[in-house]
Amino acid sequence: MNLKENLQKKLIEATEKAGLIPHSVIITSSKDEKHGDLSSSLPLSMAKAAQKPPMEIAALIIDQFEKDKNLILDIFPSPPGFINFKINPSFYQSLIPIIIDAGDSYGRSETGKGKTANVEFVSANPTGPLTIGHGRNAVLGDTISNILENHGYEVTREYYFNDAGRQMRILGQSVEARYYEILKQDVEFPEDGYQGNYIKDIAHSIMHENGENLKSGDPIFKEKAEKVIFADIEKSLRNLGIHFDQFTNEKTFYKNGEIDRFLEELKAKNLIYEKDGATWFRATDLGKEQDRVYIKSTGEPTYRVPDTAYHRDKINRGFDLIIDIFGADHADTYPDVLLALNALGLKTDHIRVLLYQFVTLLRNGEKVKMSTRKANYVTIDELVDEVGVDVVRYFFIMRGMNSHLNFDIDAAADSSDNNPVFYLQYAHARICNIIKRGEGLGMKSSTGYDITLLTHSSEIELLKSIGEFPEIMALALKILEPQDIVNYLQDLAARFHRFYVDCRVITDDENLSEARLALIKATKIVLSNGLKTLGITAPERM
RNA sequence: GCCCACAUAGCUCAGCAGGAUAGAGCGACUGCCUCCUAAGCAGUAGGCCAGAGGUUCGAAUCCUCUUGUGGGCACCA
Repeated sequence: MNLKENLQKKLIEATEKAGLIPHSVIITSSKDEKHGDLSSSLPLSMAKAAQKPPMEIAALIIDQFEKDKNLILDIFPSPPGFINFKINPSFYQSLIPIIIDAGDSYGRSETGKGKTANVEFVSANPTGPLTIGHGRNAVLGDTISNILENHGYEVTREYYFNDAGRQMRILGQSVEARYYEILKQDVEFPEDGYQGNYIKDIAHSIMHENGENLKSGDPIFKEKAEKVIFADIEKSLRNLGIHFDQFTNEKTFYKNGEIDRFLEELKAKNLIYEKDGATWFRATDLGKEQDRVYIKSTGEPTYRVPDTAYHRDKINRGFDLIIDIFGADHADTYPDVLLALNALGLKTDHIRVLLYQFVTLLRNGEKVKMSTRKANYVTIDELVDEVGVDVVRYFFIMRGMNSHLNFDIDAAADSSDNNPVFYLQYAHARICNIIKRGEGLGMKSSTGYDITLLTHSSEIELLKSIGEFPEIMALALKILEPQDIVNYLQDLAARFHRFYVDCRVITDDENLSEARLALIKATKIVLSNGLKTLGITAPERM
C-alpha cells in the first residue's frame, strides 16, 4: 500500500470515529510548503452533508486521527478546510533501498498477471510507405503494449490489413499503368491511382523479373506491389523499434468461410435484407440512425463485413483485453462493428477502442494536406532519418490522444538538438557519469549508506517524485495513455537537475557521498524504467 | 443540417474523478561553469483559461448555449 492509500484509509477511520460520514477522500501533493507535503480537501467536500463548517470538521477528524510519528510529523488544518500532512522525511528516505532492490521491476505490477491482451495498431493497408499520420498510431500502440506488459499482461501486437478491397485493386492497376508507360505503350493512369514514385520502382522491378510481355490484369502487378510495399512498411516499423507478433489479413476470413458464416447468422436473426441490389445490415433495429450496406450491388462486401468477422475472431481467440488504436475518422464506424457482434450474442466489454486525433503536418508554416494516393506526404523513414527515433517516438506521445497534433517539420528539424527528450536523457547520462566517477574513487554505495543524511529540500523533492512512479504507471494502465508518464518523467528530470545544482554528489564527505550516490542510483532506475516503457533509449553518456 | 473531439502565455501544449497564488518547452530579456557533462540552474516579461449563462462554499476543470478549428455522417477504407 502506498503512502496516499495509507493516509486515505486512516482519514476514513478517523472520520468515522468522529461520527461523521467520509466523502470523496482525495489526497494530493501540496503545492505550497506551508500546506505540508500532502493535503486533503475532505472536510470541504463533507461540509454540506454534515451541516458543519469545514474547519470544525477538519478539527474533529484530526482529533481522531491515528498519529504515527514514524510516518507523520504533523497533521494540521488550514482554511477554508483542508487537512495537511507533514511527512516524516524518514519515510521518503526509506524508499531508496526499496527502489534499488526492485531495480528493473520498480514501477511494474502484477495486475495483469496471467491475462492476455491483443493490441491492434497501425493496420495501414499496403498501398504506400508509412507516413507521419501512421506514426502516431504506431508509437501509441507500441507504447500502450509496453504499458500492459509492465503490468504483467501477455501482449500480442497485431497488424490487420485489407488485401481484398478496392484500394488494393487500384494499387495493382496503378502499377500496371506504370509498367505499360515504361514500355511506351499508350495507357491511361487510373483516376484514383497511386501517384508516388515507388509505384514506378515496382513496375521497373516487375519488368526485370517478369519480362515485358505481361498481360493487362495479370495478378503479379498487385501481388508484387503488396509484397514490396509491405517489406518497406516492416522496415519502417523496425526503424521505430516496433515489431509485430501477428499480421492478419482480410483474405483469411473469406477463405476460411468466416464471412459467409457471419452473414448467415445475421440473416437467421433477420438483421440483413436486400434493397437496390445491395445487402444491408438492419442497424436501425438495434437503435442506430441508419442501416448500413454490407454487400455492394457490385457483389463486393464493404469493409465493415471483414472487420466485424475479424473482431469476432479476436474475441474467439479468448483475449482478456482487446485494444484497437484508431484514428478519429473511425469514431463513427467502429460502433457498428460492436453492434453487430452484440447482435450475435458476443460480449464486447473487454474491447477498448482508443481514438487519437489527426496529425496536421506543417511545412514552411503551411498545412500540408496529406494523401498517400497523391503522393503528398512525409514518411516515417524521412522523419527518423532527420531527427532520430527517440525524438520521433517522444513527439508522438508527448501530447494527449485527444489533442490534434501539429507537426511542424521545419521546427522538428531545427530544434532537434534542443528537444525536450534530451532533457530526460541528459538527466540519465549525468547520473551515469557521476556513478562512474564515484566508482573510480572506490565508492559503491551498495550497502551501508546512511539514508538519514539526505535532508536537503532538493533531495526530499527528488525522493517524493521517485516514490510516485508506481502510481503513475498504474494510472497509465488505467487510462491506457502514455502521456502522463511523459509529463511525470519531465518533472522528475527537472527535480534531478535542480538537485544536481544544489547538492554535489561526490565530495570529501564520504558518508554523504555514498548516500547521495544511492539516491541517484534510485533515480536512474526510475528514469530508465520510464524511458524503456516509452521505447526511448536511456543513454549512458551524451 | 446531425454526431464526436478540441479551444489555456507570441508559438506548441500540460493541468480537467471541482480545491489554496494557472504550469512547462520553444521564442525574448537578465544572471550563474577555478567545482561530478552549461544538452543544466536561477530569474524577468508574457494569461478576462474562446465568449455568455448555470450548478457549487469554490469552476480552466461539471452542465447549457454561441463562435471558431479538426474529423465523421458513402454501395471509400
